[in-house]
Amino acid sequence: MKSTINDVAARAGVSIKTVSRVINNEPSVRPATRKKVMDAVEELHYQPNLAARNLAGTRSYTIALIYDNPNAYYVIDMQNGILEACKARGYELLIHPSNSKSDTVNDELRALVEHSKVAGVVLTPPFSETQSVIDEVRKLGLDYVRIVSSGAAEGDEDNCIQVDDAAAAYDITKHLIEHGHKRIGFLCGGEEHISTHGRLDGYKQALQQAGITIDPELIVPGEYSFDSGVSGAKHLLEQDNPPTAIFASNDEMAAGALFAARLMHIEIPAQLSIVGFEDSPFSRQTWPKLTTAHQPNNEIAKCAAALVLNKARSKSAAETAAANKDAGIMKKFVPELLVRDSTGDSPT
Amino acid sequence: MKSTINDVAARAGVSIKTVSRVINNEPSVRPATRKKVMDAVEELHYQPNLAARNLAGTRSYTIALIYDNPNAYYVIDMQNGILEACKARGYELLIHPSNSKSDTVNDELRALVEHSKVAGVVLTPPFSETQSVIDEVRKLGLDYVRIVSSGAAEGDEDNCIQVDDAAAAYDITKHLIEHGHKRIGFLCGGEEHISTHGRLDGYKQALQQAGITIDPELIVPGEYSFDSGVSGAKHLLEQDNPPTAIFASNDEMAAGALFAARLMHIEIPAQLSIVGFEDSPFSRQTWPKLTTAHQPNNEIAKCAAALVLNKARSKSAAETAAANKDAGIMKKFVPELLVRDSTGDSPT
DNA sequence: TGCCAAATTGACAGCGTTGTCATTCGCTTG
DNA sequence: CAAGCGAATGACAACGCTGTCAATTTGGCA
Repeated sequence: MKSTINDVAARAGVSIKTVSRVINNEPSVRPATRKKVMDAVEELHYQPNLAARNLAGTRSYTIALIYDNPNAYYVIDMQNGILEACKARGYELLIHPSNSKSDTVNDELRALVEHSKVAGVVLTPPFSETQSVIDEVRKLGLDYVRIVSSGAAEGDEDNCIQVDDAAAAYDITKHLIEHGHKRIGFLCGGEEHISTHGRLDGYKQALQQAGITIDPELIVPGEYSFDSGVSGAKHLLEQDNPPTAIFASNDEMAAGALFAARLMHIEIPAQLSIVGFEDSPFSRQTWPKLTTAHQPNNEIAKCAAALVLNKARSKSAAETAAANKDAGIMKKFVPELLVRDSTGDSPT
Repeated sequence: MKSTINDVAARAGVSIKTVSRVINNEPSVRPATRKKVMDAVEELHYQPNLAARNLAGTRSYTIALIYDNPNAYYVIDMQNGILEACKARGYELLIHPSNSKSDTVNDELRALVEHSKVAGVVLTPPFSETQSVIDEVRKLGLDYVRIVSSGAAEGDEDNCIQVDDAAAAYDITKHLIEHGHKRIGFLCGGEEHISTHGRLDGYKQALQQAGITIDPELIVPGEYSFDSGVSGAKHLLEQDNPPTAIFASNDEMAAGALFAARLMHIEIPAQLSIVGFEDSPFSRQTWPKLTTAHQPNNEIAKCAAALVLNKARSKSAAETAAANKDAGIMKKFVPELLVRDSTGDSPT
């Protein structure tokens, strides 16, 4: 039923090693021979067996995605993007949700290498921004790509896909300012996420540039969750001099803010503007639909995966660089402002 | 660095075959020997190499999850549940999103077997309810579990985890009836999903039992999406004699209904009650929070995975049955009514 | 004590690939 | 036309494990 490399070799009238050379795109195979083999592969619907490859070869054909993110949409987008890249090159993806609080990732990483012989990993926040994890990955000799907020790329740009949160947050804030808002509240995401700092920076920068004094009262700590959005917004709106707009660090928090406003009988966007960040599907399913910044997670993931795969299959850094150039892999993304219905002119 | 079965054998002073026996829990190993080996395993942190196992053995150590569901929360819940079961037994999970419209699943299934030597699959709707897919899986000799709406289990109960949509829908409808609602609209999910039929049946049954005539005008076709919920609800609410409650086939549709109501300045739940189904996280993030039926997807997935794994590792059906009994695997789930804020007394 | 069946253990051959290294081929060159 | 050299090809071991079957040990019983 299922054909092996032997079948192909027999059919093509060559040795199995030559077949191996062809399917791995190695040099030193005469074009005529290559064609013979490829024909045989075609006819037999031959597909190399992954287990055998992993076992025999020095390199492996599986990569892992490491994440700890309550946002299902984010995770799914990542998975699908990576899966696309993997499929195109015959790789397999192991998904690995982990717990960033529990400090077991490093052990899990090691197990992943020894047990499943993973070749590379895609790291998402917060792991991608945790030094001990990065160190471990390097120690294990894994190829890796970190999806990070721009600030966290430091001297490791080659291994990073950056999301420029500050630039996007700047745009968002500017959008609010242009609508006459002067008192703009900011709902922070979790401290441990670099992204929330980047977003805050962009917010501050836009205010400063517009000559608006930054009021610390308007910046409230929190985490990337609906509930945090509810309480943070309440906190802001109960102040003596409440803001006319709220910048929530992600869509979930923005949904929370919307909820709080609703509770307090505040009309959106007539009395209060609210913006989110990320363009989660549900930012389109709230009332009113959320103004937000579109973060192309699927695209980001695809690039990240392409990057690891290029590394995994190349021997030298130069070779990797060349492959990357060819593939047109983007390494920096700026989420784009998406104006919907939750923002409008300042009431004052 | 990484230890192999040889290292363990050397350390324990036995042959590798004996080590193999121990780690596979095979009989015919003297307790003393077993202990020696287990100690060595412990000391060396030995973990069998998956690629080698897959290559050498007749059975494999990976299963796949096949799905095509736009609901990220559903998918993530499934993945996590299965992953848990897999981890506990040293299995690996391959996720396989596919396209139910394109008819390529069967080929993909075959590739999964030949290429990655998958031992079993967990099928979710709509694949779990598509005969051609089930046939292919059987033909390939795969162990499988289908997660299905009760109606679709027919003579294949042993391979099914059932969700009793009808029973849950009955409960939901009854809840509405008890609040005095007599005209209850029903927003159907996609025709191709058995679940939507089950839910509709439960709805009808509850009405009949309460002596309420079923009005076909109140049953509107649609699909499991937000937009469908919006348009379906609009359609209902624009009728001359609009319903006082709407039963949406899932939470997303319910959110859409909420949105439509908002558009038409209808107060929820004062003027209109709305219920969803599934208890997606976002059913808690709408205003008002949705009354729905809690579907324990994570639990369902765990049971499904446990079921395939038991099959995969057992030789005989009897053995499988025994293993299942031990594990206390539940095979039928009834989503439970969860009353929140979107339902109330009928205004009339 | 001796014998035998059953229980326990081990030797060895794969599984389907890749890596290493030796061999052969096809040309160029003198 | 033969030598010589790099390119193309192949033989074979190895990867870490399981399956098969043979060898050894154990314990019960006469």
